[in-house]
Amino acid sequence: MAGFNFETLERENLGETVYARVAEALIKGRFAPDARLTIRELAQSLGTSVTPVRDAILRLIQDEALVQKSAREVRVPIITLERYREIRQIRLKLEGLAAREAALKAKAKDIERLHDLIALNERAIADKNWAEGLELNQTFHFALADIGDMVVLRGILNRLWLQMGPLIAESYHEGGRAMIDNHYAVLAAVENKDSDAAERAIIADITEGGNVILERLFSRRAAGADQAN
Amino acid sequence: MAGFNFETLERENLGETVYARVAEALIKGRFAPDARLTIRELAQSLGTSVTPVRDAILRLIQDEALVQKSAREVRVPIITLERYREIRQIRLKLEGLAAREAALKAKAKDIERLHDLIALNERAIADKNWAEGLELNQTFHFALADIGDMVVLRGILNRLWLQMGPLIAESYHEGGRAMIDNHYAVLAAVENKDSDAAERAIIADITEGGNVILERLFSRRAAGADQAN
DNA sequence: ATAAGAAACATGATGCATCAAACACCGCAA
DNA sequence: TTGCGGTGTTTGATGCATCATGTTTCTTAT
Repeated sequence: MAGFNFETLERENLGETVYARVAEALIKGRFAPDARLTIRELAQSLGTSVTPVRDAILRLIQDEALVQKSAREVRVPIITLERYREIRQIRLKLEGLAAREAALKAKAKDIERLHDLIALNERAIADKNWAEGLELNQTFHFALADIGDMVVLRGILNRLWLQMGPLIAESYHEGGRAMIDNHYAVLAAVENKDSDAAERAIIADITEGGNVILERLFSRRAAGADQAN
Repeated sequence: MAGFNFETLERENLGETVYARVAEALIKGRFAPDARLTIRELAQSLGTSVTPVRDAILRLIQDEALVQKSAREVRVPIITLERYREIRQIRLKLEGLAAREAALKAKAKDIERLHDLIALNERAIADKNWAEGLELNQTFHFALADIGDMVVLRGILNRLWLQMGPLIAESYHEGGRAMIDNHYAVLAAVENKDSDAAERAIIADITEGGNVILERLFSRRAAGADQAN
């Protein structure tokens, strides 16, 4: 075979590295919502000049994982209740689609991978290792898009997760078993090549897990109803 | 009311300007697929330094509206048949959702706007003004997300359109009435606040319009089956 | 066809101009 | 005297241009 088509060939840039590190920090919830980021400060803490940081910030703003409050103010966005609701609606459609495709296309090794991810996640939860659990949960959701061979969908999901990152990170441990219980149903459906069941299961997973986050957003709104503009 | 919350406050940058111009060129199909772009050349033709162009290109790569073939090679992507199929699947779900919401939330002025868009598009087609028709068609699809008040979905749609731009541009005029006929059904459904009908209509629109593009992709594949790598 | 040299390009660093927000200072009124 | 509002200055951060460097790619000659 002449040429293998790499979907995203990762180039080794400083800008790429900075992007990856900041993105990871966002997903892991290591930046508080509304925290202000300055290019110079980040550059100093990473030991580079401003240029690669500038590149990374620009890309994250494009992802809507960061927002420009004003000309010289970049902040971690505060996700509103309405925005989270919309993201959840979108996820239900997209991940439902991914789950359907995954159920149709899954090979034996794919099923094994899903199985392993659940097992690892189960262990992380038992150990109260929330950071690990958070990451495994994300990997599981992405895996469906991977198995379904949907690269565009995978990209969209990546961005959505980047936006939800800070929010999910602070709620994940409250979810308890609701964050993983439905994964078993997803796995079973994929194993049976049952598209309908797979979609139903992933929808249940997103819905139930999301309720924890919605409650948090409700209480936040109730608490700071009209103090902030 | 204290503060009005602008969703996207547009800052007046050179980088922003360059982004907008290149993005428009992509959507209008003014760059051929596989065309190579160099930062320096663009900078010269726009009369700026490389910095703003660099910023714009970086953002467009993030959108997957441009691709990095190798370290120093940025090209307009060639959309494969599989990729277009996936994008269409995604659009069916997302725009279906947008149409449902639009049907629920549309005000009188929104319906009037849709009506006007169709009328203008009808005229553009009659005049064989394909560029105008192309833009109005896009505006109509975006309008449903706007009316449905789905800002996240709107952003995703924007990016998808940016990716499909070159492809749609070269096929639009082949679509003939198929590109607009279903818009009437969408309008009627929104007017009747009938979510189900609105979703069905937009799905029909995307599907039928997409068939023209799929045919083109099929013939392209058949023609250049194994000449390119 | 291959290899070596030359041209070209992107990346990353740095410097400068600009611009906005914070802050302190000052005057004025209660 | 104290509190408040307005004004001018200062600080700090970004946008853009330019420069240096290393790599890639095109060209040309064998």
